[in-house]
Amino acid sequence: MALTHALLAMLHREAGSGYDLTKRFDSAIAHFWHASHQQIYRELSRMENEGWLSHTLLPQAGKPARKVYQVTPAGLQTLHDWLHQPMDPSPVKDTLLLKLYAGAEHPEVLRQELLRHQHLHQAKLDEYRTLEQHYFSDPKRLPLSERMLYFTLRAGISHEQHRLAWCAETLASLTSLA
Amino acid sequence: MALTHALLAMLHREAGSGYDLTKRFDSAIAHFWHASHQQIYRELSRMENEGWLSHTLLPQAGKPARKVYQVTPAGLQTLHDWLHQPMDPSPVKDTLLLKLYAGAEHPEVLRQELLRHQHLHQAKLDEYRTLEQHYFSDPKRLPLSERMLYFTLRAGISHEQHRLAWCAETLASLTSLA
DNA sequence: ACCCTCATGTAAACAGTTACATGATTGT
DNA sequence: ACAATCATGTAACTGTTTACATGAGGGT
Repeated sequence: MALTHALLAMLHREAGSGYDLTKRFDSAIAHFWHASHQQIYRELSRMENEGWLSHTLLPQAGKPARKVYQVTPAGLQTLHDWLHQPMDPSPVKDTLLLKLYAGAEHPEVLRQELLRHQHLHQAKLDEYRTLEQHYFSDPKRLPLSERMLYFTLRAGISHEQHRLAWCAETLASLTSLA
Repeated sequence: MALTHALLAMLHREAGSGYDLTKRFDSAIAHFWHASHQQIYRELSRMENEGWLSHTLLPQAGKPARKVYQVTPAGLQTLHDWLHQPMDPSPVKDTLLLKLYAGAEHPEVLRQELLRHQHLHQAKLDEYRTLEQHYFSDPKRLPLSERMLYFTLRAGISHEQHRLAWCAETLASLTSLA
């Protein structure tokens, strides 16, 4: 149930509404987690029922009221317990590799798909590098919570780099076959 | 629904029972996909209902009969269609990075967890390298279907390497803080 | 005696996606 | 006029995990 803990962590950093959290998933931590607004709203109600969150309604003119959630002491305890539990590396599920496995009889299709992915990974890498320069150009002077975010971005950069290299290597092998 | 296509691909390579497929998930393609036997049995029935698979019962002395599935022409068509559809890179979900994001207030806990993961990734890398030497020491002489498997293993190796390097980098930063 | 492998499955809970639904404000 | 952003949610479906369930044979 890691979505629970992602939400607890986000709200512990800063209280916010379902809408705010949706945007944070799509920006600050998009490189290692995703959740849709439907999932988020559902999970927030569930967590409030468990007693891990409470909310305050902030009315706004012309818009639905913002339902701002914050973590209760019980929620903080839950987050803390989770943090102390050792966990296995997240299992990999990779559709592109599955395609390679499935498509040995159609190497040209695979080559096209690898090329597409190569470009997508290059775009992601560029994006992450821009973020790095923009927000983390002097990491040693950042507070710890920001340093941690920087480490996750470094993981994203490293991931895209290795993927790019692997795409190139695989394309070279595939092409030399034809 | 990529489990469907994973099973089609596996059975297209070689017919087998639910039990066989469970083992293949845990060996040949463990580095890029996983499925439990419960999922597999349920999905196989569903796929047979759809007309993508058929089965033959092979009775055995003292054991339940082996229910050996094979792909029908309709199933092959489904696999083929899927292969030709371009797909986005699989989204990442990484609990370790989530922990970093969540645990800025407990760097010592994170350090321990990073160390554990470093060792786990080293073990995986060693395992993959052994496989590489054993089965793929002369990749150019392998049939295409085996070459494809080799490419997926290369991706696994690359993944473990980059993770190891990232763990080391992050541990170094974290340690220099304390 | 106890655990592992072989071999099959069901049931319940949990997680994630897709589609539906509303309504004001701001920008092109 | 049309689309995007702000802001909330429900419902149905699909996918995944965990627990339960059975039973023979082989190894320590």
